Amino acid sequence: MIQSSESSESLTIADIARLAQVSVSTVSRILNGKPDVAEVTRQRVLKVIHDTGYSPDVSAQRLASGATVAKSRVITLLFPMDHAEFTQLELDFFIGAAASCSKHDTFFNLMTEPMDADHLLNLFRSGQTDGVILMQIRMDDWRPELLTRHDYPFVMIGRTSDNQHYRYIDLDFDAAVETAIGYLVEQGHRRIGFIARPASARAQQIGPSVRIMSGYQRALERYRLAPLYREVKLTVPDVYEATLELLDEAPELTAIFTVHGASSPGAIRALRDRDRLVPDDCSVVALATERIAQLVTPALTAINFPTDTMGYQAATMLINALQQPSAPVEQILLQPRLAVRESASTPVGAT
Amino acid sequence: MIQSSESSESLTIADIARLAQVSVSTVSRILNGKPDVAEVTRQRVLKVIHDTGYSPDVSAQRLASGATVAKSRVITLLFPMDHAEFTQLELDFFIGAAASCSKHDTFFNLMTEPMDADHLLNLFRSGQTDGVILMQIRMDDWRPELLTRHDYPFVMIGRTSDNQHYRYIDLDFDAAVETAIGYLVEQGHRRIGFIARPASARAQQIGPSVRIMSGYQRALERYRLAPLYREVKLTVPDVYEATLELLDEAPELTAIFTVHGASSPGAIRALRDRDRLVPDDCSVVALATERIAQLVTPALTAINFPTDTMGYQAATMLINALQQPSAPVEQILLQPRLAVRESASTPVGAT
DNA sequence: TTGTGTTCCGGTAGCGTTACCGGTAACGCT
DNA sequence: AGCGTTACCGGTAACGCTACCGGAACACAA
Repeated sequence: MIQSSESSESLTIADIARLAQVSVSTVSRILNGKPDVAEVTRQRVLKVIHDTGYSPDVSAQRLASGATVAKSRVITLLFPMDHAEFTQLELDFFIGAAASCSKHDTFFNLMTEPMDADHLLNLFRSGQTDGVILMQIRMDDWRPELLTRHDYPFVMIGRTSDNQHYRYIDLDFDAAVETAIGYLVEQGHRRIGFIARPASARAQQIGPSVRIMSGYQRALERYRLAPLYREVKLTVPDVYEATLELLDEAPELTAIFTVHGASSPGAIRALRDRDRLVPDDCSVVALATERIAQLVTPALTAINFPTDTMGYQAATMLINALQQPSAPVEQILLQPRLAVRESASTPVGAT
Repeated sequence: MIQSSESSESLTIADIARLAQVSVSTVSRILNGKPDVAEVTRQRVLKVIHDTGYSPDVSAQRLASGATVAKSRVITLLFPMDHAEFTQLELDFFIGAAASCSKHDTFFNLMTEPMDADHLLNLFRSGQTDGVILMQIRMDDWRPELLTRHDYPFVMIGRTSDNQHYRYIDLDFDAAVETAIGYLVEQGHRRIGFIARPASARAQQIGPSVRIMSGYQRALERYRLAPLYREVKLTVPDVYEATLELLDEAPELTAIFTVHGASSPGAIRALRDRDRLVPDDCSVVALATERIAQLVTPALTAINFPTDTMGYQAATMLINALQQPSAPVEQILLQPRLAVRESASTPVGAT
């Protein structure tokens, strides 16, 4: 690129046309990869474009092309940060989604403000975004229905209770809980403490919160275990307290399953303060990203929560849907996968 | 808002004008908060806007208003993810920046693809962004100069070696290292292992890598310590290895300072495998975000790396700069602050 | 009366692009 | 020669909005 470093003033398609001795139409055709243009002309124009460092104005493009066929797309990830205590977990979703967008030549937008229906619709109506990724999905979430009615593209990370027609990617939380507890039972544990997400979240019908508890119910029945759990805010101090409570309620417990890796140090510290070493005197299994699982000492035996992959796939699904709106609705429900690390073992005195 | 739920077809300013019995100009004036419009008219039009759920097309706005005075701004955070091993650290920058944008009614964009000069300029030329936040700044970074020459607004998280005229926010890494080592010396440690960022990063003149080593040099001189360090990739296994090497080289060491909280479990595990408990037999001090410091067991005594705040402030600086381009150039160099937690103590046998 | 503001509002020319229509030249075929 | 057909290209009306100009209506003073 020849730096005509003073020419900072913005070029238009007309300038290029003039310099290349062709019409604007021709330049536009070339820009959009239309046929109907001689190879020699194309080359000449492309050279001018390259030499001048011209780059078409996206606003004008979007306006002229009816904002639907635009070349450069933008998708928005909606992550309401209202209920404060969010964690690294979410962050990895962002990274994954951003990576997919970069790869697919799409702008990636992140909005953290909670949104009402008007705001959400305005996002589309004003042409600010071509599609959204919804997070924090509730069982009875109103957003998918609204967006569908207006024919605005979206995908969910999570799913509603009735999700026949929506694109989504989600982890099978019911199964995850069953798998984790099943693993502990298999190791010989019979008295297992369970630390779940706050009851308030469940009351609000947040998908994972609801499904985690239903999975727990199923696990209890299947393995004929007595319930022993706490629903708490997933912070280190809260989990610490909850663990102490569980130990008081059932001093004989030999294992703990917590649904949140990043607050599991709370459990581990509580156990340590009660003179129980992990994993020798008490096993700990979590639901956690690999990153977090590695970070905790001892490294967590955990159901893998592949957040970055999920973010990547969600964005990819959305981008595909934008390109071929008629494409079939993809739905991905990830099955849980347990990674054995250091924090769990067979209970003392087991066969 | 009255849901005329079928009217999904996009409204224009002309529709509003017609419905409100005024001219397009008047609607535009109201939309942009210009004076020169009677209160009663304003109310009437606003009611129509509200009832119909109209929302102006940003593309058209940007196009018409010369893309400079646009109402809704968009800023882009450039974080090249090329050199793979990035960590939670960066993520918190994103969150902070996104939060600031949400608060300031600005679109927050995240791009993870590395960029050459052309791409960077096109971002502005095509009207896709109004300003950028640069990360991964090198001592001799070419980007600030380029953007300045073209008069495109930006701020850096980090700083170059010569940064007189650029907006930036950065942590004083030299001072951070001196502070950490000073603290350990104060506690009575004399033989201190140091784990720094990879030599390759320093060779590439990445700011923090360079400054961290210069800070280390200064600390050695000031406290008359013998050098004892490793420059390694900041992953748990690499840090583990590095720690073992340090222990081999200087079995008498009583403390380790590592510049990266998220890989510090590597050090802690290496010490444990050599039968040294933290902090009793060996102290560990790190440079880490609060979040990470809390996550590691034992909780890390660490120089605080306030990444989310830095991201927030960077975005805020940029937004301000967009609003008042003439405003003085802000430069923020954060001084290190040590937070004492559990991972460091006085060495055995100290006075 | 005329002049001088003020306050409010409408008309319209762009902004940079694309979509569409139509035109010209060259070529091939009957 | 005459008539399609194809390959290429130019002209221009949108797209939805803002900026600017100018005009109507009214008030008030000289």
